[in-house]
Amino acid sequence: MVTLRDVARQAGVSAKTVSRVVNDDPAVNAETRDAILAVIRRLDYVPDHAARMMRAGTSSVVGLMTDVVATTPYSVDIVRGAQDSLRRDRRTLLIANTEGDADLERDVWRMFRAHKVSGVVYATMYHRPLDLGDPEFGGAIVLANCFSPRGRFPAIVPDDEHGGYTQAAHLLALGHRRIGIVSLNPVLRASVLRGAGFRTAFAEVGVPFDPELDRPGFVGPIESERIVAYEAGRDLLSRPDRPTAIICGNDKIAMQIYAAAASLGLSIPQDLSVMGYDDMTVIAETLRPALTTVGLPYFEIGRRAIETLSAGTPGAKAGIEPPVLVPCPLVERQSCRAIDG
Amino acid sequence: MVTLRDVARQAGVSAKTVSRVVNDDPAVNAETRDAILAVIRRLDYVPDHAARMMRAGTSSVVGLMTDVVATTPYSVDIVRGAQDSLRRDRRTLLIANTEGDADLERDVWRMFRAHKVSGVVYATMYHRPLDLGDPEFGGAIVLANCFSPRGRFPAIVPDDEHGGYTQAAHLLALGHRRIGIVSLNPVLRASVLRGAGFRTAFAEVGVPFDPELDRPGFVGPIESERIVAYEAGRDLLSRPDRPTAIICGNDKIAMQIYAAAASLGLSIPQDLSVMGYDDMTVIAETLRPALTTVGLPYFEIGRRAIETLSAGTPGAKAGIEPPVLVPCPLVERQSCRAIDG
DNA sequence: CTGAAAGCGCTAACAG
DNA sequence: CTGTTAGCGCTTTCAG
Repeated sequence: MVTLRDVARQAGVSAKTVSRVVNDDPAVNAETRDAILAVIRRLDYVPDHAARMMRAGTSSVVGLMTDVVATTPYSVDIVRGAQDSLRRDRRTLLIANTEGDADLERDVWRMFRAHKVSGVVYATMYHRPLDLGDPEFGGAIVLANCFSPRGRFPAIVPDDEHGGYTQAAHLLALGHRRIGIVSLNPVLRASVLRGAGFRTAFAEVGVPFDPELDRPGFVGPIESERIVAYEAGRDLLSRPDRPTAIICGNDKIAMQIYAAAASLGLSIPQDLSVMGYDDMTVIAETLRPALTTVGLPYFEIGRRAIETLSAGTPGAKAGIEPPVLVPCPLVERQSCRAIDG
Repeated sequence: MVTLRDVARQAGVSAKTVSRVVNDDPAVNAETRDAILAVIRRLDYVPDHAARMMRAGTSSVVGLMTDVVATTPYSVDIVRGAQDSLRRDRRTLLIANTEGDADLERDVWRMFRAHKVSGVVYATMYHRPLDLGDPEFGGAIVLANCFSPRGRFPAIVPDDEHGGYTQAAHLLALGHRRIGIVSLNPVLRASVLRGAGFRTAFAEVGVPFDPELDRPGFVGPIESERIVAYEAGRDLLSRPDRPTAIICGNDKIAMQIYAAAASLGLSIPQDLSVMGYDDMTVIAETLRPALTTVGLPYFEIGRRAIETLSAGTPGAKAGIEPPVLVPCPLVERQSCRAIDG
């Protein structure tokens, strides 16, 4: 293994000077620097992270803890976003998955401590409140896709309320006035937030919100919820005054609405406009016509989490701090059309 | 920060003895051990990873390099599988995403070296050949979901050929004899492998393989391929001698076959059985009826990759080593039915 | 601008 | 079974 001293010897300088070059310390003569850089390249010297970390007392590694990943596959984009942001200053990600297990989680905190990670991002796969308790951890902590009840930690979450507003406003702008809703499981935070968004959009145009047209697409406890969007869709679409558009709580619901419409001989977007949520591309781009939907900005959430960490005040904050809301962008495809006056 | 010496002082022993306890060295008196353990717990001592690593010359961290993750969201299960296996001996995962960029990849190897990771898993998001070149890396390397041309590195890949066989054999066993195929992009390795599997299954039952019934579901270069499964499906299903079952190259194709069938007034599984591939649950469980499919064993691939690493011979192997094939399990849902005589 | 010495927290090697 | 000594590769003083 090539060490700092090897480089120093070859370059005919002291170890400290090489150290200065490696750390971009400006107080080094340009020629000396170039010579040393040449030796470093020639020997393919890579600074030992362990030794560095030992002296520095902190490492260039950031910890990422996730709960359960499998159910909402695209949420891993949080990880990609975090990496993207980290890469710029050559930091790296140590990741651990707790699968929701509290014992495991305690171990992970300990492990992060052992590695002296400079900060930790805790990412959940659903947008939800999270009580972290009091992790024995000195560095900064940022929550991604979740938030602590009393705002003890900085948090980055999707702006579900505005996302709901976006869904409704787009349809309203296209001239739709009878709009059905097949929503997420009502126990989800996203569900109530988006509901508020719908109402705002409806109110702005003076369209009354008709509870008759608002159905849950999922029922049951969240871990074992059942999708009933197909039935809800058929129900809505069988009414004499059937809606001309349906807002869906996610793209899976939209998928079943497509099936419900097909079963009734209705075609999209001619007879019915459909608006999804999540922008799960495997669904949205495969559906025919391709689904217009609102994206969940996971990548951006990951990126912002790291930035917040870097900017960050260490430890828990005393004051209440509202979560940072990241907008959910409209992704237009072919499932919504304007209706004539 | 609590150090080994703090514990030693409190327990009234030498640092080395504490070190022994921490490392499960049996050569310590039981009472001494218990006393030390108590102090460790009381002080919440966590061994410093950096210092350990420095002495040991290697760390308990394993590197995971991935190419592009976004397109096939479930492939992240490789990561979960790896973590699951690592957790048992309290090792951890340092992950880096190269986005297919060669410069970035070189940096990542360097970074892994700096961290003295004990081994590296290189995971790709499609099953494909991979030429690693000659990474400057001393530890063991295992390929997951990819394989090196001349078998230079141990590799763990899905058994696509057997998966294809499984798809066909299941339908054949249900009595189907006219079976359509809407396959993956023909340039994909998985595509040719599965084709071989179909043929074997057909041959076993004495059913001739009809090329007329075999259509690609995707066309164009792989980075910008277009899905044409809907058209292929309508085509197949409009024939006077239409197939009673269709084997799909993946669940997205199956999704479009459902739509094609619906557009022709055909219902699944009464008029048509459909068999998917991938077991993307967001699709397979949302389709009505739920899709019978063959799963891609990503989790298992990740797990096996770590195990191979742990068992592993370091560095590149001289001899040719065929990839380990992980079976793709049949996941039965409601889209296939037995046909009468 | 450059160098020498000291030491981070831990463990291998070698006593006792 | 337990302790002492030395040193891993680097960076932080503090002097030149």
